[in-house]
Amino acid sequence: MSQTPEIQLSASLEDYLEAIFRIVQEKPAARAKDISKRLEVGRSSVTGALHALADRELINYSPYDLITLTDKGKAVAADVVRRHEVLRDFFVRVLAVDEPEADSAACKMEHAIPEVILDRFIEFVDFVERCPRGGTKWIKGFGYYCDNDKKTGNCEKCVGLVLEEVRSRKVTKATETQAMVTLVTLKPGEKAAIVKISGKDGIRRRLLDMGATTGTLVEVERVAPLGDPIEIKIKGYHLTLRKEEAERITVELSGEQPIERA
Amino acid sequence: MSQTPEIQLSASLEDYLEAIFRIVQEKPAARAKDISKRLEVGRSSVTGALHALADRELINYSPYDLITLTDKGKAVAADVVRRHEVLRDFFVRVLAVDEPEADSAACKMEHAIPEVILDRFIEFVDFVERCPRGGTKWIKGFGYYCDNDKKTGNCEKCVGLVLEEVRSRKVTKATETQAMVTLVTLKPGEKAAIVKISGKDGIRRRLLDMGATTGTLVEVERVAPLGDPIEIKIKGYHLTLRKEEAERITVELSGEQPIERA
DNA sequence: TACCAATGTTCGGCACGACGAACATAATAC
DNA sequence: GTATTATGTTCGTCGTGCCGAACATTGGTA
Repeated sequence: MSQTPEIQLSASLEDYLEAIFRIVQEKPAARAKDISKRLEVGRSSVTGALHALADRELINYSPYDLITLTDKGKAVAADVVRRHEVLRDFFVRVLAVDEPEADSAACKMEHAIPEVILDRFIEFVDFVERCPRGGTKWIKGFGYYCDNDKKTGNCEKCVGLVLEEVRSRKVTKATETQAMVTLVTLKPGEKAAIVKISGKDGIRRRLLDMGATTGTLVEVERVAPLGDPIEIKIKGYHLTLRKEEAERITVELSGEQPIERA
Repeated sequence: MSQTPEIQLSASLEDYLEAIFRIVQEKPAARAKDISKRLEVGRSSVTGALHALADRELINYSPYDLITLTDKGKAVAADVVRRHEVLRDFFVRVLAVDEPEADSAACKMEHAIPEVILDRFIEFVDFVERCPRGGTKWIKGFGYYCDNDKKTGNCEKCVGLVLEEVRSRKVTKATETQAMVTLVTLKPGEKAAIVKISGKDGIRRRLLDMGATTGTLVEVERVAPLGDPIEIKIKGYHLTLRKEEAERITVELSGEQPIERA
């Protein structure tokens, strides 16, 4: 992971280091002028900071010389940048803040955020995008909520999305599905749409042969006590699958069906 | 909105002000010793800060005297505290961070967070709790995800929750079960959206000043034995209302509860 | 080559925020 | 009422980070 180097820098020095890091990514080497302009500080302040960073062996620097990062400096800078990006990412992707705003906020907060919280931010983005109840489409509902539904608090958009998803038995992108599971998860009586059948032959061959494609509905009819075998119905056919076979079939459960009351 | 007073304080002075605010909530008046202990700074540093705060007319202070907040000071302090609580709340309720950790993180970050982002944090908590695809139960899945599923990324717990809801057929449309009541009717833990605030000044003025409008979420936190006073949370603020005041606030019990199965 | 503009550095100064030591006041004990 | 202790204040100092002014270096150019 991001082994936070044991260096403890002031917020100000972190800013300088980050600035150098970013400049070096664009130009061959950083010059005091660039730093001064980027951070909007006087030239003399830059020199002072450079001394401080050089003392800590984070940059290669001697008067009038070009400025580059040492390995240690690169590591520390990368960590600062990482904090920045995690925050900006979270603001943009989860909180639906617009880019420039998110960036400037990240800039201010990156120096104050503890590692534990930072990790949670990362994990939360993961979670939202992986959770069957979340998904990228769901999180977009938040932007809509902020702009429109906040006053009523009804989250109309999401209700709409849910209904739409349930009604159109269509599976599109994996990230947009409601509940992606494998066939073994279903209980008798439940129906779901096929998303993917992994493997090359065997069960895949058989299903394709009988006309099953993405979106085809499968119904689980019976499951043996130990979950093996599983009897399913598909396209009018009754099939019995081994558990291992069922595991290779990913389906989307039309989970919110019950919401749809006429 | 939360009219951020035009005062621009340093992070350090905000800390002092917040400390005083909190001490005054517990004791009749603040003493330098308490502040010194709470913030872990020398006694002489406290005196310096007190002068700075007094210069800005945020506290009533003269040497050797007791320390109280001016009205202006109360407003600024409340804003700082509000930022703190919003952050802590978000960390605890959404990111599933434990209390002490969340509190210390909020302490560090409260000085750096821009208003725009803060609002989004508030709105996000609202959103999650109101959206038919979110809900308090769903967000609990995040804690589980962090502890268990992170490695596999499967979000097993949520798959389970979705299935359970689908099977119990308990999911209904969010807007179906709304009830118009006054604040006194709510029980601790319940949330509702403001419909109307009657009266002309007093509580109405206060609520409007802090940005409460139709649709703003109110949560009842605690109710004293005889129903008076009532502690509520609104827009990140914690407020204590007299019963008569609460009666003048009409709310609509929000519909996210139905998602939670009996 | 000699000069000039751009860039970099040094220096002194300022504001902030913290500290410890010494002094002042308040509170309590006797 | 005085002695003692707890608490509060003042003062000088330090470190950080910023600035502008003056000085130094560089690199291009006349």
